[in-house]
Amino acid sequence: MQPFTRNVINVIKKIPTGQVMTYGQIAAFAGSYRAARQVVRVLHSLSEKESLPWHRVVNAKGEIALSDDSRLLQEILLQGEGVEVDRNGRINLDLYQHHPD
DNA sequence: GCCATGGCTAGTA
DNA sequence: GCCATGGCTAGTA
Repeated sequence: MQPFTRNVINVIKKIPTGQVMTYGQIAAFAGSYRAARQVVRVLHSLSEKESLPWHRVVNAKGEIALSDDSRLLQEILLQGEGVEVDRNGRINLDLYQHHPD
């Protein structure tokens, strides 16, 4: 496993319950601020294996980026942690975005 | 090495 | 347009 991938995993794992982070934000904390799409890849390939809180990752606008069933599941999981999701699948980042040190 | 992948995103029009 | 990975393929040795 490559260092960047490892970093991405670590950052995602540290997102607290009830908060979210952005793809690009995670990439930045992992050491490569433009590598948002790599974060997508990690989420795809390692969410299950690494038990990642994948549902706490949203796009830069605070929207759920998934579709259909997955989207609904993500919404339910977030709401279950007390995160408000409006009917457009949007989260208020001012309230719920996690900012690591 | 090359190339597809992928749930993106800053910044222009 | 950006870019790190994994998988696959030429093309050396």
